[in-house]
Amino acid sequence: MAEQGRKHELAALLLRWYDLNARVLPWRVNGQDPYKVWLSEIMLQQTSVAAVKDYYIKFISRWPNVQALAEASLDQVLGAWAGLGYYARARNLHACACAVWAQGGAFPRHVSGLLELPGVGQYTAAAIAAIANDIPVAAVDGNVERVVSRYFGLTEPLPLSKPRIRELAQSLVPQLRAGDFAQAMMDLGATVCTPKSPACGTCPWAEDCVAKAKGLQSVLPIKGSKKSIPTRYGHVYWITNGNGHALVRQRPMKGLLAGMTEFPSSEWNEMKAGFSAPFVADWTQVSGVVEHTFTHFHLELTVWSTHQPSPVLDGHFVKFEDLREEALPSLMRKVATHALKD
DNA sequence: GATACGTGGCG
DNA sequence: TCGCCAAGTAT
Repeated sequence: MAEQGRKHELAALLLRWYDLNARVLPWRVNGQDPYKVWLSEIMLQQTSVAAVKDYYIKFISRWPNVQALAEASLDQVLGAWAGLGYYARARNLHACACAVWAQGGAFPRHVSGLLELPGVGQYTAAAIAAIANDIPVAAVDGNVERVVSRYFGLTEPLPLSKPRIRELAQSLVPQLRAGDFAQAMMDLGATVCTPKSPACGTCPWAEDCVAKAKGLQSVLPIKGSKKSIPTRYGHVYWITNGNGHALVRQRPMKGLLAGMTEFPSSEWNEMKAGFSAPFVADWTQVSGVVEHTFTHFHLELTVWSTHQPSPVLDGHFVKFEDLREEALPSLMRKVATHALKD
């Protein structure tokens, strides 16, 4: 039917564009090892290509296959992941490597099997199946949502439009080169059909794009307005032993920054609270504050410094120079930098 | 469906 | 400066 022919032509146009314009990325060089596809896809969840590149190279160099990663400790993986954010990914990454290795070391080939793995949801399962195994499934991420919304001129807001987007995206997937098609859709969204001021002049689909015809290319997809986020306040304790060591401890295994290393702190509340010492000592306030923004709240931390010869608060001392190897999230690196600058 | 969950970069 | 956002998942 004519409709099928048009979709077939769209896929061909996009693949032709991809052959000329594919981005050169570390996880695209030589082949499509499922381990590398999986690792890159987990890292890329809600994270920019620029932020991922160095982490990906570091991980592949240190753990070149699923066995190596499975045999690493969770602490090592969290330490290597530190700074990349969404740390549940790192915990699930390690759990997933262990599961795959326990099952013989091969990743499932199909979406259904991949979906059983920790940290692998609908998008990631489809992406791995398509890219690693050329299975003709649509991997619908934010890029694809944008491209499809615009090409078909979908004016229903996200996330209501997701089911329709999935249908349409799947209808475009070619039987051949499904992996290239998945990556081509994402490259198109990332480099041409961008969120703001898309480069329709270079788009292989511009001729039939409904959004472009209606002048809606910078408007679609429609998304709900963002809620404002609150600010929380707290005090963080920079405890040194007078010998170039600072006291750290591990955060609980659940919740924000789970399992990561931290400098002890008070509770973080929306109501500013005065400083109350966690133990009797000679405390000095470090001038200025540490500010950090999480997904759902801003944080403002006041840093208090003291000397203490032996470990307290369930923590242990780490040499200043060795803090870099700790699984310190970005917030806590800011705290260390702030405290050491004074 | 709504919410928790990080971070750095960009217009 | 600051809102927006980048290859989502788990609950």
